[in-house]
Amino acid sequence: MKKSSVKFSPSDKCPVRTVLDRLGDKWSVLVILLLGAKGSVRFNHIQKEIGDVSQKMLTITLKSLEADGIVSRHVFAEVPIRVEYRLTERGESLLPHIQQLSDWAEENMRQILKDRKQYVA
Amino acid sequence: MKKSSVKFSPSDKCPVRTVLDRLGDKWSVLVILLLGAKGSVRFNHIQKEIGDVSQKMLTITLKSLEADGIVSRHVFAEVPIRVEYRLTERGESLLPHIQQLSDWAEENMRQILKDRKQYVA
DNA sequence: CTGTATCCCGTGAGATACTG
DNA sequence: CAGTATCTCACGGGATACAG
Repeated sequence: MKKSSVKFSPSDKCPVRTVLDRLGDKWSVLVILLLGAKGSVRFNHIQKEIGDVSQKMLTITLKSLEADGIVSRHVFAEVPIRVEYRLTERGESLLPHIQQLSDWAEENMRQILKDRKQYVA
Repeated sequence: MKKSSVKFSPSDKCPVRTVLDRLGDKWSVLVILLLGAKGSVRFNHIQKEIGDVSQKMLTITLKSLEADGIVSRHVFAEVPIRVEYRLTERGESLLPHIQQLSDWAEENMRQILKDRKQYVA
């Protein structure tokens, strides 16, 4: 079993970057966690739950995640229209890793914030 | 064992965001992976390995990570001066999660890029 | 309800030059 | 070698208004 290594060559498309650049935006991770927790959720509900994401950014975020095959979009031709989003299989396979990161964050946040304050450049 | 849940309340400092906002920048993750793989590395070497990070951004990245207690900085009063960086315990505890994400990325990148291309808005 | 279309601004980040 | 200091610019992302 080879050590999990990373290609750091300049223009070479480092896989970590390709994916993390997307996850690194302001909302993707939150959306994934939310869908992971709630299953199938409609647009409006996602926005309410996250609380401070604009319509524009939520649309963009969902489209990116959809383009990457991480969430799927389901339209119900009701009136008023209903659109629900859920994780794809790929999204589900990503979820646990995000969750672990989230858990780590939760455990360490308090101390990190403390350290951050005490740190003097 | 309670379900790993996330606080999505608006102004509430969501831990995921607090941490991921930092990790979400362009270079932090790569630095962590590099230090995780190589142990103690000097400034210049990090820059060479990553390949396309500017001095300015590498400095900022390292300082942020240091402020968060994820990497530590060691100065050797030689001439020319030598400065080495390594993961702290906290950094080490974060590393496996980043690595898993990285591995996931490596496994799924090819297909994601393909999907991304075929996706039509 | 679920988006799109603009306008606009702050900041992330590169290039370059300089210092201890 | 390991940074700092500016300058500059593009773009992420918010506010608002409009559309299907």
